[in-house]
Amino acid sequence: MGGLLRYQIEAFASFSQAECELLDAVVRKNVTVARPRRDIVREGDTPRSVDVILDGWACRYKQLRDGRRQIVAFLIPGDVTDADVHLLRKMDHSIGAITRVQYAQIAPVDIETLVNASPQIALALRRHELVNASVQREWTTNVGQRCAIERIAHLCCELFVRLRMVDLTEGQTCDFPLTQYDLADATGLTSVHVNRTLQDLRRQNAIKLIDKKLTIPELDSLMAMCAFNANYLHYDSQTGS
Amino acid sequence: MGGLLRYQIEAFASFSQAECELLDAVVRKNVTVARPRRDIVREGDTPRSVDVILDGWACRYKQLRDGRRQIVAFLIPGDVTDADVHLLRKMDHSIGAITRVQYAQIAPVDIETLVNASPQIALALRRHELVNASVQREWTTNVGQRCAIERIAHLCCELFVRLRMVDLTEGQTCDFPLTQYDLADATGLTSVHVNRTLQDLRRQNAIKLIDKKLTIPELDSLMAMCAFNANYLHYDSQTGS
DNA sequence: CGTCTGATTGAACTGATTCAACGGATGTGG
DNA sequence: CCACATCCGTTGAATCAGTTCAATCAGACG
Repeated sequence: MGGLLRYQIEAFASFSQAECELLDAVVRKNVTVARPRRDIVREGDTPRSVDVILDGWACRYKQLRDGRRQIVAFLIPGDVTDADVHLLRKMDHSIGAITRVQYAQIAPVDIETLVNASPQIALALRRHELVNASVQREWTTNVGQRCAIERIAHLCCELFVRLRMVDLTEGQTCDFPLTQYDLADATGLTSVHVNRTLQDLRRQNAIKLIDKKLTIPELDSLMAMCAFNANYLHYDSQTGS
Repeated sequence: MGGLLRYQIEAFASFSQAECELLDAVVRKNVTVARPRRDIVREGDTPRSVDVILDGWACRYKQLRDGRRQIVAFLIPGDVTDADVHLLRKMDHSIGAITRVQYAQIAPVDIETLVNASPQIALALRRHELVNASVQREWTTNVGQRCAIERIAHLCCELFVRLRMVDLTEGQTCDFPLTQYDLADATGLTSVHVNRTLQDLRRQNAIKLIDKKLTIPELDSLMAMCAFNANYLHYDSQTGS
């Protein structure tokens, strides 16, 4: 934990001491807290800042008129909301806090400063966005092609692996503050069926999920169960230039 | 039709004569043709060029081990594959031709030249990518939340509207070279059910689909049927700076 | 012609939904 | 501190949207 945390984007380029400090300085400028289950940004809003999640979980979601909700991404510590959203006039989705969320609001101007000051930071931000796009494609595939148990297993694998990247796992365990409603909205299932599917996964000893903590006794076999292929997270584009 | 076509990205910033010519020059450098149903890029490949679709339809898709396939996006004339893919080591999905596809391969170096030479082109490319990301979120929502008839109606609306943006519609009609298998893979349904759902849409007079031509007699009512909200295509971020 | 791809149909089946109810935990206001 | 409401997880039973399997048909193509 350098300054406030290990940023997700550090995984996508190697930063010098000076770059880390620059990043920290910009992040520290304006740190905010959102209470659990509150919206951070709403669909239709004019984007004003780029947000970096420092602590807690949030999600991007889209809501249909009749109330149906699709969670299209989870944001965990270190995640950056699109570095250029302000190039579009209106948000096409909302961002909501799952837990209490501490996040930094960065003005577009400051992003520009960062990007101009450091090609490495610019590179890392671009890669982070490309990975976000890749993750979104995988999610489309997840809800489009996989059955219930595969969808949930896949989501567990993804979140565990992403949390591990930012050092937020302990052995085979990580935080997992999602309700079964959240899981339902993320996987395109009903909460009733999520409940039954989780029981199934537990019965198979594939996961433990107690008290908002997820444990995956054998990650490899959970991955095998849902044909999880980590390529889409693009680890291999790390730190090397 | 300026040079080879009206580029999709022209919708996202206004270009001077000089900028259009610059764009044309880079595009003309290396134009290739892919036969129908052939892959243009394969998952696992090292990205070597940015492609601009000049003519025909293509799709991005992901294939699972057991053969299940999810189409995650359709590419129509004017579309640009991610301008920075080369920042990642390996493609996480494939791009396949649906029809015969004419496309330009642009070397990363030439993209850099373009971007450096013209802030407007850079802006347009960034916006195009942000819109692609938005469309991907909408697709996740489409397969996650909507029923069969809504999914297909929504897809028809999206494609019609996007084609209209690049002047590829004639009145209420546009090309629609997709097979029912393609539609199935894009919507997460089986081709059998796509067939029945299309019949249903035709019976309701919501669409005509004959000979690879789609006609939407009343776009408004088709949009109403699936709660289509065009915001996610971000028209409003057009041409104005 | 035969072969192949894509569209169509029928009938049986099933994964997931819907509806409804219940219990435990947590929080809140009087 | 009790009474009440709310959120979240759980269960059962009936239902249904979409799948599966299998067969047929039309058009395109060498």
